[in-house]
Amino acid sequence: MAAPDRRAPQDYLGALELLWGLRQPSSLGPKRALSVRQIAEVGVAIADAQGLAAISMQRVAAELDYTKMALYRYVRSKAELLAVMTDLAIGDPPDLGPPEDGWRTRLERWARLIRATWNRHPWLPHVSEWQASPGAVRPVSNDRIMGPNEVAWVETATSTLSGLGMSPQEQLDAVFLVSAHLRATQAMTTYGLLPWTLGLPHEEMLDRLRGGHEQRFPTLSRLAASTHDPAHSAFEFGLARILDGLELLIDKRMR
Amino acid sequence: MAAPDRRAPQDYLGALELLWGLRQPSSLGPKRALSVRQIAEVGVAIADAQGLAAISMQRVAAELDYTKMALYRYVRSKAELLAVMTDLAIGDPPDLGPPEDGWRTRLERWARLIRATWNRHPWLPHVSEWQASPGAVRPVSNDRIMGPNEVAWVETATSTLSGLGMSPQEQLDAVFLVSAHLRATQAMTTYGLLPWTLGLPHEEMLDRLRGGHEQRFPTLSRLAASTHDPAHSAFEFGLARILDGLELLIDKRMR
DNA sequence: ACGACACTGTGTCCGCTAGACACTGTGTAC
DNA sequence: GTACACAGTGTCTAGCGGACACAGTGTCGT
Repeated sequence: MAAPDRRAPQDYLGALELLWGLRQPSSLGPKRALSVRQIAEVGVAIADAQGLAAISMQRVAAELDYTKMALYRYVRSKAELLAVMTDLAIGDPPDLGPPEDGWRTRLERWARLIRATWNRHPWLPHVSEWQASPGAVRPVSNDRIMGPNEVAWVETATSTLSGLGMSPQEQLDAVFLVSAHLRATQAMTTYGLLPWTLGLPHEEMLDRLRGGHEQRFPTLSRLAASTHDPAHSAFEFGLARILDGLELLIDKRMR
Repeated sequence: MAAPDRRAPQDYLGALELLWGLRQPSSLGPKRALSVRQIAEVGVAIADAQGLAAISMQRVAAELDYTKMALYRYVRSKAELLAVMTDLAIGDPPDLGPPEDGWRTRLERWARLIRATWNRHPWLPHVSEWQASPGAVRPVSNDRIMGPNEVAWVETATSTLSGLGMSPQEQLDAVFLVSAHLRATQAMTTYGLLPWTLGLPHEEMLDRLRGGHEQRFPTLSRLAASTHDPAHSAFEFGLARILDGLELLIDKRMR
């Protein structure tokens, strides 16, 4: 079990062990100067300040005045470090208020609380994306391995939907639906950019393109002139539609 | 204009020029042996076969029997290459059938056609994610710069929603909503993994975790036993709810 | 015709990344 | 008190994106 060469068949098993506290530290040898927790905290601080791209083993180690390779005594790979950072940053699941408030209110609260958390740690929704790219054809995991905190958040969300005639599978699908929307609109909020424009930051470029493309893309061209806040709009619009759709289903099931 | 040191203020302007055909190739000097198109085609082939992680300037150049640096005569950065690859792989926008078929049918067709395209090029939805990570605090662009083909797809989608009492902004928000759901469920389809499990591929690990966590995560634990196809379920469930939500809005507006 | 010059593709280099491995020193268990 | 498991370090590799200098090539203006 603790045989060093008994490597996990997939990388993510390591992250699993770590996240769920299944890695037993030995009592032999010199005392450990650091802890996984401490390393992860530093990582979170760096990512908060400088973004996910600033996270490298070197950088994190330097912040702790240790060498890069020292971190590998605590964490088997960068992916593991990110997993722990993620669960740490997510933190404890929220209180959504009493069930009497109704599922819609509570689920919407959940959504806005996630949004708030992601505003504090804008890199959070991008962690899973990172994992997908450096890996091979099949990434380490599709979505990352979830730690206890993240699972607790999801559990909290699904609990708002129990007793409404939805199957557990449907409950999870619903939470996934909301969460995907949150993730998609988060980047817009963080960076304040249009999700889809003609891709035109420069007036000059805009004119040159618009000239030939107004008939080709009538709706989008008309839209380019609008002055709405796209991030706020997309988030609120989508959330309202999703909740409406869920309400329709629940009404049908409860009827 | 062509002064070499007049660098674009943001990197993405380069991609813009390239995608929209605003880069004028000079008539002087030796003939170009390659073309951006040709390079992008090779890139697409590699990404299709080996995933996005297999795309490196070195790899693409090797496939063409040229040196890595030669590609930089055609493309200013890897980000530009990916942008061109993306637009190439997306291809021409689809035919959604006559307007008489109704907005819901046509929009749903659009969604399934995107899904089909992404099944052919599973790396497509991950391109924007790639861009986010190696960049600085603020990525090259939130969503990537869109090429003509991608813009055309979006235009096609928004066109299904015109004349239904929705503002252009709302039309775009709606399309964004559908698209975000597609993107989120795509990875599940491609890799066939649960989006959210307890993160347990191994029975052994599952048991060890489940032991202590059944009361803590009742809904999810119950779910771990279910045998549904999570990818199909999440996609269909979410799409139905979104379209229901949109229908509700449209009904209200048209009443 | 011819030289100036803009351009293409190449080779070399840099700084960075994740991680493997061998090593020294340290602390505990027998 | 000694054997051994472990902690942290230094060195190394393979790979990445990309800057830059260079040699060869083709097209202009004269």
